This record gives sequence, C-alpha cells and structure tokens, in this order.
Amino acid sequence: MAQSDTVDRILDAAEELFAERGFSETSLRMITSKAKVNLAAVNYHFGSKNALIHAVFARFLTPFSATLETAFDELEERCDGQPPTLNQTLWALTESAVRMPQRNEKGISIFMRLLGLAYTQSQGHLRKFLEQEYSEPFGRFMRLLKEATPELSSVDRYWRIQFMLGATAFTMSSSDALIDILENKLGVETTVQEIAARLVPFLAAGMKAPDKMLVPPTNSGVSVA
Amino acid sequence: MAQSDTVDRILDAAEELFAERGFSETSLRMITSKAKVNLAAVNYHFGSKNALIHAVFARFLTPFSATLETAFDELEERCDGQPPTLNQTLWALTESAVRMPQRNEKGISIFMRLLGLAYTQSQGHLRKFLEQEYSEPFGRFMRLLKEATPELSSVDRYWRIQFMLGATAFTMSSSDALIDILENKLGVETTVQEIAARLVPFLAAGMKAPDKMLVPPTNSGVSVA
DNA sequence: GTCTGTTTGAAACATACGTTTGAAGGCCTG
DNA sequence: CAGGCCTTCAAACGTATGTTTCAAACAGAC
Repeated sequence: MAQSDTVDRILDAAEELFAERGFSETSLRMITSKAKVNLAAVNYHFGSKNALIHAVFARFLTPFSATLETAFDELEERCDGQPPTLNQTLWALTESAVRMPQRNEKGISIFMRLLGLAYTQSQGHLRKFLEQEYSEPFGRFMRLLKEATPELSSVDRYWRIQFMLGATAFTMSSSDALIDILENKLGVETTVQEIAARLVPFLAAGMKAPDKMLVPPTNSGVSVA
Repeated sequence: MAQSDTVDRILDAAEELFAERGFSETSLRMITSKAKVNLAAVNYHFGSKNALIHAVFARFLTPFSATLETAFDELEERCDGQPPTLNQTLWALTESAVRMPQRNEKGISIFMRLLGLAYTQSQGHLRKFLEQEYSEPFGRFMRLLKEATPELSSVDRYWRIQFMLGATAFTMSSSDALIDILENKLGVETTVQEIAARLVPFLAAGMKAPDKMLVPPTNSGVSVA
C-alpha cells in the first residue's frame, strides 16, 4: 500500500488541479498539500513536474487508446469492407471516451478539459509526449475520417478537421465553466455526455456542409437551412 | 514620441509573446527585453501585469467593437424589419475582423489566438474585464444569432455557439502554423480570408444541424448528408 | 532482532517572478 | 540657463516556484 497510495493520491490531486487551473498555474505545493503527501514525494516518485504531467495523461490515455482501437476494430468489422460513415466514426470516438472506467463522477469531464488544455496551452514537452506516445490511434482516426468524406477535396477536409478539433478541444477545455454558466443562466444541468451528444451532430453537419463560400453575401444572404 | 514609443513597443511585444506562450508563461522580463525597454517600464506605464494584459486586449478590441457595431447597424438597416440571416450575421462579424487595420501581417491571427486564450486560460480578471467592457457588442451578436436561429432551444443554441466559438478561436489562433503545414503537405497557398470563407459555411451548417442525437447509432449510422 | 532497501519528512537550495525604489536623464516652459 | 516634470534606468525587495538534501521512519528477509 505504501507506494501506490502516495502515487495515486498525487495523480488524483494533480489531475483535478491541472484541470481546474492549468499546468503552469498549479504548483507542486498545491498538489502535495491537496494530496496530503510530502512536497518531495513528487520529485521522488515522478522525477519532475513535467514527468508528473505526462503520468497524469498516460494514466487515462493508455487504456483509452486501447479501448479506442477495439472500438475501431469492431466498427470496421461490422461494416465489412464498406468504410464506416462519418457519424459512426465520430461516435466510436465519443463512446469510447464516455465508456471509460472513471475514478469519480467528474472523471470524463476532468479529462476532456485536460485534453483541451494540452492542445491550447503550448506546453511543448506535452505535445511531443502525446505525439510520440499515441500517434497510432490518432492516425487511424484520421484515416477513417478520410474514407468517410470522399467527396471532400484534401484541402477542404484538412480545414474542416481543424474546425472539428477546435470546436471539440475548446469546448471540452472549458466545459466545467460552460456547464456552470448554463446552470446559472438557464437553470439547466448538463453532463459531458450530453455535450458530446450535441457536439457530434454539429461536427458531422459541418463536415458535410455545402461548398466553401466564395463571395460574401453583402446584400443578400445565402441561407443555409 | 518618448512615451508612446515605449508604450507601443511594450504592447507589441506583449501581444506577440502572450499569443505564443500564454499569459502566465510569459514574464515581464521576456516582454521588456523583446521590446528593448527597461523592466520597470511596464509597471510605470501600466501599473501591473494584469493591467498590461487588459491594455493589449483593449488596443484591438475597442476599435473592433466600434467597427462591428457599424457593420451590424448597416446589416439591420439593409434588412429593414426582417431579422438578418445566420449567414449574414456571421459574415458581418468575420468581415469586420478581417477588415480591421492591422499592425502587421500576423495581426488578425495573433488576436484570434489571444481571444482563444482569454477564454481558455482561467484568468478571472481578464474575463471580468472583457465582460464589463465589451458586453454590448457581444450581447448584440448573441441577439442576432438568436433571431437567426429561432428553431433552436436556448440550450441547443448555447452549446452550438460555444462550438462555433471553439472552431473559430482554435483555427484562427493557429492559422499561421496550419497555413504552413498545408503549403508544405499539399502545396496549396491560403489566406486568412480564405479560411474564413471555409469556416463560415462550416459553422452555419453546424448551427442548422438536425437535433441532438440521443442514441448512438451502434449498428447503423445515421448519415447526415 | 538486525540489517537492507525503499519511502517519507522537514528544511534548505537556487532561481525566477512581479513589483518597488531612488537616483539619473531628457525635454519643455519660463 | 534654471526649474519642474515626465521618463528611464540599475538595483534591490519580498515572495513563490521546482528541485535537492539528508536524516528519520518503515518495510520485509534472514
């Protein structure tokens, strides 16, 4: 119990604090005092603050990427031969994320926010770590997207994938704040699962949108509906 | 020339560094050495680091919100009575942003990234500053969006606006890098205006997407096209 | 029980930060 | 050219950070 208890307590506290405040804004002293362990424990068990950040991500991301691979396997098997549709691909991703075993009730939302922060806060070391550690499931997801949108030119698909990434990373990175605002303003409670259920159709519709608009509608707007 | 030169040099350096690295990750010493001014100049001219952050935003946002108000005025006048369409509203916004006089070639993309950071990094003071300083044009944009999407529930609209914000802020914030990647990979040159021309239809299609999906299509994907 | 390797503990380390100070410099008004 | 005001400058302040140190506590094996 000795080691694993301390290590897990640090990871739990770090995960939560990073998600709340970002990486640079969270000090090791905040983490160790929340985890009720000695300050030196972080450097003893992980080596450095950056390595702790990596460990926080790895604890979730490694099982998740395995789950995701399985989901993609099943999806491709079900479609035997046929490439999966865009909706199926997006759902395989979100389903895998939502179905992950969660340490507590906040589990998934905390991690979504961390992923958003990883993309947003330019922590060079983190991006490098994620790229070289999880490039395979990411590349596979890209391949599926390409097969699901054969009608798009490479350039259009490129930009629309960026738009999807942006909407997702941005929303998830501030999901807690957004959920709070929504509850205060409209008195509605929301879960991350519900956000995902709203996000996927939005993304799918955007990916399948009519062509790039060439001339701004200065005197007569071209309706989309 | 004495004061204004120092003040502007600080603002230029701060703007660029904040956009590159975020707020907490950028020190006053980085800013002052990039601007080639004395360290104390920031606290002398602005009072504090937080006030400098506010000034960086105000320098762009104040003229922009004026331009935007004019654009909305013209739009509503053109539509006399009729609420502007979603496309028209989105175009009024992006046109105003793109048409702003820019200090340098990076102008617009730097500021988009800053806006994204303002939303993402939980800088309480910044959000408070922006809310109480620019609530009017923001509220007007929201009102126009509401009138352009009467078919959406408040909650659906809220989330889809977040998705739009995310796709925009994220894409624009890294537009330089993305443009470079695209040129290297596919040999295609792009401008920020072209990105906007691709982004607006994507956003409009997302806003007008069919309802929130309640059940994941586990064995037969519901196509959107 | 004693020894060995691992884990914790309190304290200190060096460094970086935002901010303040007080003297020196420059510029315009009289 | 003298005085006053705004600006710059080098230096220091106090505080907070990530990391290191080394002794104490602990565990399990013999």
